[in-house]
Amino acid sequence: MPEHAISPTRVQDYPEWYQQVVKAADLAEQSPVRGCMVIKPHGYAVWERMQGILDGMFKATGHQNAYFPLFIPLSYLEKEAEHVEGFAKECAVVTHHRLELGPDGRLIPTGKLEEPLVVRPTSETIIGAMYAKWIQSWRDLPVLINQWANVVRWEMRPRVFLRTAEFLWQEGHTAHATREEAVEETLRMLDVYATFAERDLAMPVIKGPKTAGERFPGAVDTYSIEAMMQDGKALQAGTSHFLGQNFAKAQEIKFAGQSGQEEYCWTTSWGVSTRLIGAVIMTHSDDDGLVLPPRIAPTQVVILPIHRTDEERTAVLDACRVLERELAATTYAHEPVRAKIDARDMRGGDKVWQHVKQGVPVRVEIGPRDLASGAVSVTRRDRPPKERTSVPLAQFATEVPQLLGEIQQGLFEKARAFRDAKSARLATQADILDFFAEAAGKGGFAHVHVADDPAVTALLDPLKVTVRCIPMEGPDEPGNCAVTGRPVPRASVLARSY
RNA sequence: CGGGGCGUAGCGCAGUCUGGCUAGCGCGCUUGGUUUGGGACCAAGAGGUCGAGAGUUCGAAUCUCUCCGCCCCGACCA
Repeated sequence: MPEHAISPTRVQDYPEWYQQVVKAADLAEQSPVRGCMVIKPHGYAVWERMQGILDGMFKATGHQNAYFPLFIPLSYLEKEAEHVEGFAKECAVVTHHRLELGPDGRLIPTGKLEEPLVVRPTSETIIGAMYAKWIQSWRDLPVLINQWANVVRWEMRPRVFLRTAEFLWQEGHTAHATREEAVEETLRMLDVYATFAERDLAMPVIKGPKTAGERFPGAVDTYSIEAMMQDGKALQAGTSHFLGQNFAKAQEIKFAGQSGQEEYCWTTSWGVSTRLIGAVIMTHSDDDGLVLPPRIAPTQVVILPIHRTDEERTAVLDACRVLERELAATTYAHEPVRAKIDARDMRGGDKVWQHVKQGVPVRVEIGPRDLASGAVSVTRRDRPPKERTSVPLAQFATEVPQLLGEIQQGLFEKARAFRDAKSARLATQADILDFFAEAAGKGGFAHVHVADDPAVTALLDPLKVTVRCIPMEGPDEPGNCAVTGRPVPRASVLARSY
C-alpha cells in the first residue's frame, strides 16, 4: 500500500489533494448540474454541527430565524446601484413558469413571466422590502433576523465547497435606529464568527475591514475573518457588512424617531457558508485524509469491535455497548460525547482507514486481548495512524473529554504555528516582490503598511496578491505605505487567496 | 469567456497515432472458501450505449465536424 491514504499528497499537487480528500472522506460529489455539488451525509453532518453551534450563538445574541423567498423580483435587485453592479453578472434568472411537451417529445419552457425572477444571490433586497413594511417606529427597532438558506451565484470557476454555483449559508439582516448600533452589531457578529472559527473549527483567523475594492456591493464597510490554508493562501471564512443607510435609502426603510422625525434605518448583513467545510479541510487535513476538530466532528469517538469467534463477538460487543453508554453520559464542550460503534462486517483494516479518511478524532479498539487486560487501544487522528496507546478501560471514558480537548487545542495551535511561520512583517516594495516570488515554500501572509491606492493594486495584481483585510486587533501601529510612502495607521495583510 | 489537459465498468488506467477477432487490466463489488489486533488470499461471477450527436467507411473507442462535462491557469467571487 502507498505510504498515505491520499494521492497525490499536499506537496505534490495541492488542488488535486483537496479534491481527493473530499472524495475519500465521502463529503460531497459533483452533480449533473455544472458548478453544483451533492453534499453527502457525512459532509452534511459536518454542516449540521456548524449550523447548530452558530445558530445557538445567533440566538444568544438576540437574533431570530425567519425565511424569505428564493425568488427575487428583478426590479428589487435594481434598487441599489452598486449592489446591482456587483451581482448582475452572476445571477440565475427565471423567465418561464410552465413546460409544454413539444412535437419531438422535448419539454419547452412556455408561459413567459411578466417580470423575470432572480434566484437570490443574497437577500438584502427582498428582506429590505419586507423591513420597509415592518418598521414604522423607533419602537420596532432593532430588527434582528437570520435566515438559513441556499443561494445561487453563477460562478465561472467552481470548486467543491469553496465556490459552488449553489451553496448553503446563513445570512443575518438587521436594522437599527442609529449608526453606532449598526456598527456595533456588525462588529459583534464578526466576533461571533471569529470565536466560532477559532474555538469550534480550531482555525485561527484575522479579523479586519476590507479595502474599498474588496467590499460587499452596496456596503459602507465590509469586515472579514481571514484564515490561512496549508498552501499559504488566504480564505475569507466569513463576512460582516455595515450597510450604512444605503439599502435603507434605496428601499425606503424608514422609521419615526423619538422626536417624531422620519429617519432612515441603519442596516447590517453577515454570513458564513458551506465554504467553511472547505476551510476546515484545508486547515487541518493531512495526507491520510480529513481531520476534523472534535467540536464539529459528527462522531467524536468510533468504537471498533475486534473478534473472531461468536463467543468473542458477544463479549466484545457487550463491552463496546457499555463503553458507548459511558461515553454518551460524559460531556465535552457542554454536550454528550458523540460515540458510535462500528460493527459492520468488513475487514478491520479497511474499516479503520475509512474512519481515518473521514477524520474521526478518536478511534477505540476493543478485542479479546483488551477484555482480558481490562484495557482499550486508542488512536488519535492528530497522531500517526498506527500510533496506538493502551488505556485502562475504567479510565478511558472519564479521560475522553480531556483527550478531545487536547486534540481540539492541538489542532488550533498547530494551525496557528503554521500560519505564523508563513507570515512576515514587510516594509518595502522589494520585500513584497520577494515574499510573493513563485519559488517553492514562499508566500503566505505579508503584514505590511499599504494605502488603499491604485498604485498598490498595480503592484499586487501581477503577483495575484490582494489586500485581505486590515487586521484590527491590537493598538494602531502607524507606518508609511510600502508603495506610495503615505502614512497609514495600520498594517494590512496581503496574500494570494481563494 | 480565453489558454492548456482530460473524458473507455464504481475508482484508477491501457487501447486511439497506424480503423478490423467477442473492448482489456488493476482496485472495488457479489458468492463460496481460507483468513483476521491494521489497507488479506484462492476460486467463481456481475458490471460498458468507449461523454453526446452527426458524418466518412464494408467496418469507428480509434478518422472528421459540432456540442457537453470535468480539471489546471487567467478574468470574477463567500
